[in-house]
Amino acid sequence: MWRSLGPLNLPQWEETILARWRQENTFAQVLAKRQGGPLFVFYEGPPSANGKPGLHHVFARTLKDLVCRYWTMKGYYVPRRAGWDTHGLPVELAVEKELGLRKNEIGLRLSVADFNKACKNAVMRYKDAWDSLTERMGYWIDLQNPYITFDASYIETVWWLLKKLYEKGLLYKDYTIQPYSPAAGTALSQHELNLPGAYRSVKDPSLTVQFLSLSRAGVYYLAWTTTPWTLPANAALAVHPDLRYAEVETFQPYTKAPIRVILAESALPRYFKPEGAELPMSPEAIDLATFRLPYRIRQTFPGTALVGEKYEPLFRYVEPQGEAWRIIPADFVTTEEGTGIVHIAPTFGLEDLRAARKHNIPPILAQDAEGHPIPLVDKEGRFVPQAKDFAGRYVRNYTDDPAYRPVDEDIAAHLKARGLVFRKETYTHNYPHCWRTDKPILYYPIEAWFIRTSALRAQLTAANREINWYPPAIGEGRFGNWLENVEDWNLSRTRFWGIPLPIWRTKDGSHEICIGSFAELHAEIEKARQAGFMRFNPLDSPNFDPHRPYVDEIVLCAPDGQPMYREPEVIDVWFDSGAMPYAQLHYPFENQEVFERFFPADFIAEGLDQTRGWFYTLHVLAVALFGRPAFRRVLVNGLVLDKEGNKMSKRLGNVVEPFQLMAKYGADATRWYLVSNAPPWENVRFDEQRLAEKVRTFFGTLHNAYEFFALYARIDNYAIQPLPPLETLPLIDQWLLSETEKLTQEVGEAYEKFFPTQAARIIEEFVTERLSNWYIRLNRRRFWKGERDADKWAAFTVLRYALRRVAQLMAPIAPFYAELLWQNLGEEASVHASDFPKPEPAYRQPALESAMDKTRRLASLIHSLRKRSGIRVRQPLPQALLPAAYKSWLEPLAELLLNEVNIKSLTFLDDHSRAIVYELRPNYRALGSLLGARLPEFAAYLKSLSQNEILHILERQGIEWEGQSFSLEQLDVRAQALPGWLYATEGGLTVALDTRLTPELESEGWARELIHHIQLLRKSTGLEVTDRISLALHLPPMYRQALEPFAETIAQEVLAVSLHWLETPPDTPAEMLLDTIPVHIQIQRAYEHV
RNA sequence: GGGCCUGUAGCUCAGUUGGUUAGAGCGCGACACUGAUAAUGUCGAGGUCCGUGGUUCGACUCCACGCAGGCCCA
Repeated sequence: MWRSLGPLNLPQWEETILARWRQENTFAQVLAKRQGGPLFVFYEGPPSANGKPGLHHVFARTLKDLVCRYWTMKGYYVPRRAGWDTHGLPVELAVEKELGLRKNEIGLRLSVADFNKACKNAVMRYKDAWDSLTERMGYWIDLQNPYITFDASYIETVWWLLKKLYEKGLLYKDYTIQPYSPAAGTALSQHELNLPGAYRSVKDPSLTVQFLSLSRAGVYYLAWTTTPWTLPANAALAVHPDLRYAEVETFQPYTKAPIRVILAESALPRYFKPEGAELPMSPEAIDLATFRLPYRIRQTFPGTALVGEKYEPLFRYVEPQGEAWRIIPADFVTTEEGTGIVHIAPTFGLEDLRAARKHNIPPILAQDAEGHPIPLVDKEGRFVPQAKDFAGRYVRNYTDDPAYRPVDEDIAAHLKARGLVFRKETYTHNYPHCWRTDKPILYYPIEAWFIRTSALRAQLTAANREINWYPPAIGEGRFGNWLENVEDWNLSRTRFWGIPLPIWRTKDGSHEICIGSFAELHAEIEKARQAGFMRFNPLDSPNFDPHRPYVDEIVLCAPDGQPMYREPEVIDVWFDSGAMPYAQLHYPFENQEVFERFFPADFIAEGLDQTRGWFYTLHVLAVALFGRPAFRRVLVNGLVLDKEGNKMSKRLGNVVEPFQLMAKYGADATRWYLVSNAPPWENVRFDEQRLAEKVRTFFGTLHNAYEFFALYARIDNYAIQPLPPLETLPLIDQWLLSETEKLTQEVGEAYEKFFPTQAARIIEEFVTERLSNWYIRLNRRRFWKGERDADKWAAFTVLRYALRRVAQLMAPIAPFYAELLWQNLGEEASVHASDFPKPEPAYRQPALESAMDKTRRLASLIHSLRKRSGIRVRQPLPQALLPAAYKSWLEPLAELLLNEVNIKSLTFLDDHSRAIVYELRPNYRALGSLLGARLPEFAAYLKSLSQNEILHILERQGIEWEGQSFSLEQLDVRAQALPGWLYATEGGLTVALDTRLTPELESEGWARELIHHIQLLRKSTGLEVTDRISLALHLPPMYRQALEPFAETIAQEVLAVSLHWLETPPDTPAEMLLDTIPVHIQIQRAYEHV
């Protein structure tokens, strides 16, 4: 019992506790204990195990763990099941790199089956590292039975979900503009565009071209483009409705013909030098070298005036299926570059496509040999035959043709010849390139499957209001705004390692089927067998793998007898993780009742970067399919940055290795640091020094407190006792109990509102300030004094009570040390199985708390006065003087204060003693609304009052001013000073010190000084603290006389069984007491104390 | 370019519906204690509360416009 653990060594102790938890299966036991309790549903966002876990994972997992531990202690049943995210591009790219493959070689050099096999092996590569991180950091979650997104049962549920969406008309096929590499023949992901080096500075011709208005005779709209090759696909022009536009009379710079043009007013200076307005309106005034043109502004008008106007296209290679070549409004139009009129080519720009769809502008499409609509540029990057002037020309040099001539130049020349180029320049900008072929990418229409999330905006937003976000700003701001502007979700990925789209189509697109279960697929295959498309049914095999390429081999039969082939794409991995609430249970094929109870989640927690990731996909699927949110509360955590505020990355080499950290400082220290440093949603700047500091200041102090307790509990063989009745305890004990309950109350509230940072901080404050620095320090004597009386047992009992409580309160954040402390304080079971303590209101004494608080501040003030006066603490002083008003709260604690600051008595000064100067100020808070602008006047009046007047006011408990009366509550009364004494004031507290020393006081000071020296000697002689000594002293007669009355005290303090005053000084050199008094001290061990 | 977040002492952070003396810890400097001692305590120095305007009797706090950093999206 009460064994010493030695100096703080968290890593070692944690290993011991882990071993115990493992051996006793503590996690399972704790869960089992709560099984009958109310359910608290937690969803684990599945990580991907194809990379090593980092410190940011420790952060996120600490938050998850502590919330789950807290609710468990609160009596809830909180099952926690791990999961793995297994599909997706990062896995594929890693495998490609490893095998030295390119995407377009998959299926050729290596079969899709082998490639996917490699992916499946790769994805769990670091599972062991993840598992050991999880265990080592104390994250309690069921790792034995995780859900895995590549499992067939998981995929079957995803198919079921997709079919549901399909049936609701929320799943559709369309094209969208995506980055595309003609040389590689493949679309590129956003990720590939973000690869370093993808964006390169390139020079392109930039053209300002003229579109002849059909609504205003003889007027041209000026539009600017850096991709002239997209001009044949122009379908509309966009203006900003709120910008002002100007119609300008000027000359065609190249043909010199007088023309009128329209452009944004704020773009004018870019095209017209100011002096042009003064030049004569004649062609001679044109200076092409400096682009100087004479011009006159004819009229200005808002962009809205232009909307709907029509114009003559530059090229008319094909006839659009609808009303193209109109002016539409668009918010993205700016005048920072160009003319404020934007050329819209819906087939070659995503923003263009969106704007065009919004205003029913048809894309400019040709037809291929089979009559299918195609853009004017084919998949190799060449103009189609219909674009007669440029047919077959590559829009960029995709074939490394040394004789390649940029088609942009020819288009420019062509238009220039027709008098439609207003200006031609060279433009340098960053443009993305394909990382495989080094060629510029094309933004190109690609067919894809979408979820019609835009149709769900209202429901998504409404459901979001039911979610409690921590912090709320993310739910309202970042997430809310995202939902309000949500675009349709592009589900398709033209990849291999993912959940295959369960949609089969005929070649002509006339029939399609979306499969929602393996049974359904089995039945469809049976039909196909009858039609002769399939020879056997792969679903007859129990090991059917619903991945590519096996599903690709399945051909189904349309009602009209046509074969149907699977749409070749796999789905976005984010869908996988968003499907987790259903798929982890293989719902609805199994576990229907379980699902009802486990949906929605009470709590999830992930990083801020999941706003558009997991948080979003969970939400979309739940709202689309079940009409309600998938989670009730979400705690968002920020990033873990290095101490300079940079993101941790392998490239910068500033990644912190969590295993090393935990081995060096311990998981608890790491967890505590991450939680207490800043609120979870702020970014953490990780600084190892601060972590080390946290170990010292918090864990070190707490552990010292335990060791202190254990040391004396061991010596005295303390046996656990219930708390004695409150009224029998000394005030300091009552105070600690009151503070303990207050702490319990506040920590509980902090956990309750998902604010663990606050919980950690107030626990720290309690442990270091109240428990260690005040309670233990002031009560040390009670623990080591000789008598084993009730007072001593009370001290042990109260201290143990507080420590035990701290163990419980800190358990969610620092599960290891809490466990250690708990069990060393004599508890058998795990602290995590204990019930989270409820605050005991009967122990609360707010008046005592506040009195003690002020007493501590007074002690501080007195120390500072001593400091100023140069009188050391060992020298007793006669009295401290305080305002009489303090008497009521201070008197009960006077003894504590006097001991702490070594003062003999407190004197309370009556208001009329004239020892105190009062100052009156307005209570601004109370009077602000009442007096308003006259407040400063009133303040000045109060300042002008004499002490007599103030005393009078205090006596009358009020004041009259300008016909209004004010009570003392409306004033701020401050005892400002105690003139004539050494005084100090701070935070409304005032104290003065009487530093007049009497001979008796001085002697006592010497006595204490002497004790101090003897103690030093004991220590340097190597005596045990319990050894008794015989003591011999020699001092000059005058001092000896002064000290003789304290002989007993001295002997007692230094554990001397005898004190002998030497008449003559020994030969040894004298020590100097207070630098002036020569003293000889001889000590000898008398006997060993037992 | 857009949305959101952050900016307070050398560092990490508090600062409660706006209230007149802006706080803590660490670090730094000085001192004390020596029966928690590889501990502990006390004191001190240290601030243009990112900037500029505005609202108000009064702004770290509210508003506007900027600046810097971060995240996400273009």
